[in-house]
Parts: sequence; C-alpha cells; structure tokens
Amino acid sequence: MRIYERLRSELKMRSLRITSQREAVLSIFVENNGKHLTPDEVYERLAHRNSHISKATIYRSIELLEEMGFLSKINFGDGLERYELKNEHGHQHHHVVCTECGQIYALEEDLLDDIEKIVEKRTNFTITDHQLNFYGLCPKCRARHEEESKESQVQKLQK
Amino acid sequence: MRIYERLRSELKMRSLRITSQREAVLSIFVENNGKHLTPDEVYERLAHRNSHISKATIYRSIELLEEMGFLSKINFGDGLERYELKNEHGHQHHHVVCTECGQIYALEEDLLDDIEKIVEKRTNFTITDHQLNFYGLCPKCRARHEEESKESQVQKLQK
DNA sequence: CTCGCTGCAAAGCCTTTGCATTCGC
DNA sequence: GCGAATGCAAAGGCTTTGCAGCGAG
Repeated sequence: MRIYERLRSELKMRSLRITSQREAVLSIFVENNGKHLTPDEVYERLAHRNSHISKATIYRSIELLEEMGFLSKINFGDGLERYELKNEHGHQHHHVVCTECGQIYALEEDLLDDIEKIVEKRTNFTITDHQLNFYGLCPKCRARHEEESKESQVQKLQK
Repeated sequence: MRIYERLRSELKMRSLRITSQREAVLSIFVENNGKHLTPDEVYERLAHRNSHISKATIYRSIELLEEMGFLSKINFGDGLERYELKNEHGHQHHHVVCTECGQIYALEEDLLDDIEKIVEKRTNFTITDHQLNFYGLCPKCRARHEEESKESQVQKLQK
C-alpha cells in the first residue's frame, strides 16, 4: 500500500518514530475513505478491531497526520472536529449538510479553482486551501416537513 | 433603530419577554458589525460598558438571536463558535483566514448564488445557506516567512 | 542506550444545565 | 401573580497536558 510507505518515509525524514499506533490511525481513515470521522469515532473503530489506543495518542496522531498532509480537518458547525483522508491529487471537494438529520453528502468536484485565484488578487493573501459547506434539507427531511404542514392544515380545517 | 424594533416584534410574536439582556447582546453585534465575535468576546465587551450579564444568558441570547435570524454562526476551524450580525438583505459573504496569525478578511460579495442552484439540482437537497472560507497566508506573514527563509539560506552559505 | 512515544489521569476550555430568584407582562 | 428569564455554580463534553514507563532506532 503506497500510502503507508509515504507515511514511513515522511516520518523518517522528520526523524520521528514509526509506531504501530500511527499506522493504525491512518489505516482507519484509509478504510473509511470519504467519511468524516471525529477522533472519538476513530477510537471506537480501533477498539472494535481490538486495537486499544488511548485517546491522547489518537489526538496526537491525527494532528501529526494532518500536519503531514494525509488528513484534512472539516467543520460542520456541530462543535466537533472531523477529519477525512486527503485526496492524493489535492483535489478538493465540498459538503452538503442536512440541518435536520445531520446527513452529509459529498460533492466530488471542486467548483472553486478559479475563484481561489480571484480571491488572491483581491486580498493579496496566498491562498492554500478552502472549505465550502452547503446547509439545507435533505429529501427525506423535506418530505417529512411537507407531510407535517399538510397535517396541521387538516387539523385547522377540522376545527 | 430599526433592528431593535424588529427584535421586539419578533419576541412578542413568539410570546417571549423583551429583556434588557437580549437587547444588550444584540447591541454588541450592532456596534461590531462585520466582526466575528465569540460568546466570550461578547461577555467582555458588555463588561467594559458595565453591563454584567452572565455567560449563561449570553449563550442563551445568542442562540435565540441566531434562531430568529439576527445572527449567523461562523466557524474558522479554531474550535471556537463565532457569530456575526446577519446582513439585512440576506446577502452572503465569505471569509479569508490567515493560518498563521488568525487575521480574518471579509469578502463582501457572494460568489456562489449560481452554484447553490447547481448543488440543489445535483443533490436534491433544498439549500438554505452556505459557508465558504479560504485559508492561506496574509501579506505580513508571507513577508515574514520569506525573510526567514532568506536568513536560513545565508546561514547555510556561511557554514 | 537514548530520546521520542504512549497511556493514564488530571487539568483545561468552552458550553450547557438545574434550580432558586428575579422580573416582564 | 404567573411563568419566563436570569444568575450562579455545578456538571458535561471534548481536547490538551504532565509525567512515568515503554519501545524504536
């Protein structure tokens, strides 16, 4: 697996130790590619495969993996830090979050490459990354809402 | 001031009480229009003007003001919840965050109105909101980085 | 053998909650 | 006066830290 070799050589380059814990944390993200995991979810998934790694180590490993470019942090406004495996090509994608049930849908393409350049010109920043989230109602929750408002209309008419 | 009247009528409509605390919290956001305040910053600014309102009430008021559409929550990935006064016209804007010093720059225009419609078609969600942050280096921090890398080159040459 | 890494428990933050008291209406 | 809102302090989550012991190189 290419990614574990990358991890090892990255660690050597920085004179850091190659440990089973660091590989195990990365492996959870590899197995859950495309998912947005909280540190606690990583902990749970490791526990299920009988790898009991302490929370402290999980936080430290995730931080390191983010710094080395394997993970990116995402934020859905629910107060939890989430991370996902970074795409090899640095290709960005966006998220659509249902404000009702929390379901998250990923949009695979990057709609913003050109916009980044516009922003650089306008602000004189050097832009390295961006995060775009859309919030709204997923089809199921929208259907439920419509159902409920019909019912309340019926109740009013019955009175 | 139009906005306080809006607050009062909103509160009446919901049979909630008009309290000095709720008006004071809103007033902080009005005075700091365009800034992105944490609950703690709101607390401090109120304290400076001798309005000692408990943190609990600040959290509760902010939550209510957000629900009533006066504030929007923003997230810069630093683990803190921030809020800003919502633009009257529902006009969105975006943020550019310096990953080094935390400086935040606001982009006044909404670059994404059309994209929201594309996303709705593609996902079948009903999109109600979005948040877009750019991350990078501000001019000052970039200059400092360049300075530092020049110095380290000089050091290498001197060896 | 050395120094970085881990695990544990404690500490730190920010945020929420329970409850007695206060205060709109 | 009634019920909602506030303030206080305590409790709750998530995350970070200090430190002794372990383990990679």
